[in-house]
Amino acid sequence: MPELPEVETVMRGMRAHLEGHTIIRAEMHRPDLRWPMPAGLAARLRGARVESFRRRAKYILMRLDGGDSMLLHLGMSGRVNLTRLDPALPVTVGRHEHVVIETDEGCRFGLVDPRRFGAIDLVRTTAEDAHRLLAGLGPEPLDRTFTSKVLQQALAGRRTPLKTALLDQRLVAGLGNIYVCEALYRSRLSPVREAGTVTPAEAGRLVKAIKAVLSEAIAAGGSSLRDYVQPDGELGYFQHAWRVYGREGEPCPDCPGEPDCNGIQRIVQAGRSSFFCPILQN
DNA sequence: ATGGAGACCTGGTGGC
DNA sequence: TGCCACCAGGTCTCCA
Repeated sequence: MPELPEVETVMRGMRAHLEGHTIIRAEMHRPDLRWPMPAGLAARLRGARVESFRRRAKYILMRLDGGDSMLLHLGMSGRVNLTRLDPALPVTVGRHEHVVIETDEGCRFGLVDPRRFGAIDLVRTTAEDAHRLLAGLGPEPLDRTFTSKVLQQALAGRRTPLKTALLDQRLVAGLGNIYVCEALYRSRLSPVREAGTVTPAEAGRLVKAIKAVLSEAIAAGGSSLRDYVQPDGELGYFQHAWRVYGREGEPCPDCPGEPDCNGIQRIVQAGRSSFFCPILQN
């Protein structure tokens, strides 16, 4: 479900309501998600104070006192349910709510993940980036260090389609299918372009488009965050106006009146749908 | 080393 | 209403 902006939004929501608080209850309703839950997870969480949060690519790191971090990935269908406990109401565990945490201040966190492609692990806070899931990740796209030069070097020599390359988390970390489609459209680059042929000028456009698309989506998620903590307040994908994603057959928004434009096309690359305008994107 | 296909899971949608 | 095929925001593992 979530790409970088959604994960950032979820992380901020968790930070706003869990940071500085002590976990008084922790329950696992399954022994595993994608992999088995780490041994002793519930016991480690119970009584722990939540010190801080961090996002790396699509991973959330919740730092606990005592030096451990809980690593969380939402997979394809992961959502977070943050609610305020009401003593007058019975607490029910939702379908697919695999992990539940409660704080001393009556905030209830539920991790919902029907497909269970998500993951949870424990890692020493001082060694977060050495975790096997984080160790190989490329640069953060919103980081100042992610420049056109960095991107072009990452793409250099790659014969794979540009779309596929941008989904490779080792080249740039956090992009998913939706925002890659959107960034390619904005930068007028074709998803079928051989990655290694991208010029410096094109890499510059692409970096700019990636940062813009992600920043706007985070801003939109941020605005949807206000007052989300209420019964059944779910954190996941927010409403967002995508220009090409999921719009096969619709008119290209930037080709009005162009006689050769047949609208947004959908193709499959590496098993994933790509949406683009063949007239505009080269 | 690189790139592609299959695998892991459940749920929603649309066609017949 | 029921059944079935197909689709979905990710990424790991295996194979050529």
